[in-house]
Amino acid sequence: MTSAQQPVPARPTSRDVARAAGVSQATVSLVLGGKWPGRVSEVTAQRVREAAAELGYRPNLAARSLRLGRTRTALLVVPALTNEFFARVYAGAAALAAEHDFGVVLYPSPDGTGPARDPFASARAALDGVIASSMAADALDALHGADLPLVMLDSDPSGTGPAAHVNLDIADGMRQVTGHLLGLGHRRFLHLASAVDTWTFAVRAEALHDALGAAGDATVRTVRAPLDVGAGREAAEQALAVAGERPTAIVCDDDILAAGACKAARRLGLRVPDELSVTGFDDLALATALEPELTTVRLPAEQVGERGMEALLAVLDGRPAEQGGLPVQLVVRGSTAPPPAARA
Amino acid sequence: MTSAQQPVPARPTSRDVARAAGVSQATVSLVLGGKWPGRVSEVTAQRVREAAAELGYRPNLAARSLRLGRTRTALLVVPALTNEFFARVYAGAAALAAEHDFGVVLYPSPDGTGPARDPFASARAALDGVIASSMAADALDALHGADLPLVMLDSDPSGTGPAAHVNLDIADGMRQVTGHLLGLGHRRFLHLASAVDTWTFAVRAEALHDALGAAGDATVRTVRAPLDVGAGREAAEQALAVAGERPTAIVCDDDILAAGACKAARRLGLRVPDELSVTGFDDLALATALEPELTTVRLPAEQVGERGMEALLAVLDGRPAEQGGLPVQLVVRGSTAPPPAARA
DNA sequence: CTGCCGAAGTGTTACGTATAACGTCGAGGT
DNA sequence: ACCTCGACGTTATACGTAACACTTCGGCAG
Repeated sequence: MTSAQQPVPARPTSRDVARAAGVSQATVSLVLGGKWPGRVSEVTAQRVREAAAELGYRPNLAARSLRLGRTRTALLVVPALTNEFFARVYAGAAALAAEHDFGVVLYPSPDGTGPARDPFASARAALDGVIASSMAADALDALHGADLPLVMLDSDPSGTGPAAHVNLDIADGMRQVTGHLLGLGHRRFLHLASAVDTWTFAVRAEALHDALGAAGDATVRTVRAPLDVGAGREAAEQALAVAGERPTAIVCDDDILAAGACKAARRLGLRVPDELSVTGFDDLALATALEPELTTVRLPAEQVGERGMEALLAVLDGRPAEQGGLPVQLVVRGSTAPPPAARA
Repeated sequence: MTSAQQPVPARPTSRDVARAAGVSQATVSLVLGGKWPGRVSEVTAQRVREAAAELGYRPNLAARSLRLGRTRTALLVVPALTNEFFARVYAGAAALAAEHDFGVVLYPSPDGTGPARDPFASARAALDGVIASSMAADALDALHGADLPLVMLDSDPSGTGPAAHVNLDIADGMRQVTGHLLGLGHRRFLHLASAVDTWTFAVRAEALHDALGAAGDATVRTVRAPLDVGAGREAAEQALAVAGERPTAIVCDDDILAAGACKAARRLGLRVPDELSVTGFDDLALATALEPELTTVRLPAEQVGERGMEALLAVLDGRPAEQGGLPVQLVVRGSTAPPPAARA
């Protein structure tokens, strides 16, 4: 069609659109940019838009980024996507980001194994900001060098480095769990805790001990395990096998550990919940897949992601980020019941 | 230190490095680019590298992309990351990508709910290629417009559109499952199938029917359900409740459905595996969290991601992509046993 | 008639990089 | 003495976009 024949149908540029619409490239930019309303007459704007649609014009993001120095891209740092909780956080963040024409790229923070990769290499462009959850120390350092806006998820809110925090009311969740179990009559507890030592797990432990301390006559023992069904089972099995007064309830830091606890109980011939109550945390799909279904604390994972992205967008706009923790809720299912003594 | 004081410590550019090293910007590019070995004397190269390290120079990806027209970024299209299988595929792809200085950005393909977003908007830069699994039809169309190298995961290999296919030997997996169950003595089967109608599930059904047909005296009924524990339970419960000869084994398209089948069995008072055998597919973490643990087919999810990325890199380099399916393996656990009749 | 103003576009520039094209200089062959 | 050639650098340019500064022009008050 055109006189100058191109062997490859290269992607049309804003200049091509301009030529087709009979205007200058600058005008195309003004129209398609969407800012500067009223800067171009409506009839011209229409012509430009039609030409753009006709050619299938798609702005070159690299060129735009280079020009603007901003990329509309955020980095989400998570320990592992195979953990459903973080997959849901990502989903929430990505969904809200898309609404604001933002992108989210992931940095699966090193789990100790494998080389710690460069967080920036993971992103394929410069970043506008970072949303980080349970960040590994080395990633923190690397990220600290470039002073990007940082939003922390579910981490110590007293830190002043991050521009904003999005927190869950973890302590309240744990209070609901202990309240539920104490109400059923339990007094001897086992805390199956996460082996990783981050803020969110420290809060669980503290809330648990505070609540049990207030009860006066309750006792608790703690064992730690990596967030893995097998490891959780092993730790729980060892703890339950020791002589002495056996706990009547196991409070777990996580549904995955709770699944391990249930397996441990079964191997020791203890029925859940009749002889042993088990509680989880997170309300993963796993919680309702198990039999009996887990009593656990529902965390609004998608909302965490959304709020994190919201906070980042606010910071980037110079607006104050919305404060306040997200509520969590105890979901009572079949894995908890009164202890044997109370039933007798 | 420097005479020209800058209010904001803007990121140093290659020109800044050049100035510091006393060479031209082009030389910096030559040295740091790594190509053109021997193009610059070693002593000069050293000086440049030191200056770059000193200033903390980090190339501007946007500028590079603009210049090269390539981004070293691939798009991974997956139905949902909350499905552990796809999270593992991503992990594998991202790990291999990182080794080759490539990035992976995700497009969670629309699940019907919510607006179908623009796959290209999801990526924040032009893409070099696409790796897609179980692609939604609309995403396929959008992606087809831009003729990017496309690698399909676990999909019909007879399609000629994609530049490469990475497939699992799903049929063999299903043959192993049926062989195992037939060997135990089962003859009446229920196939708890996925409600979504993609190639990978069609293969499961076909292999199952072929294998059972060869056995001669075996019967199978099929029910479909979305990939969700609750939906699986419901479908299985209804199927098991109908009058007539009850199946002795349920073959599920997926571990998640198998979890649902186990729940259905329990609600109907059927013990697994004594009165009902159940098999899954995928070998998710869920498989060993359940009690009894699931007999299932282990799929090398990470390898799928790796091979997909490998194939894409090959295609981009003009090399032929490695062919051949990935082997899968039956893992026999506690959810399968001889049928009641055979034990009597 | 003059001067000023707003509306509607256009010309131009810079963002940071990679590389093609072009010096420069000294060694070595004839 | 002249040309060639390789080694080592430099200059110049283009990638596609956004936006500043400028022009053009009709209208309108003084």
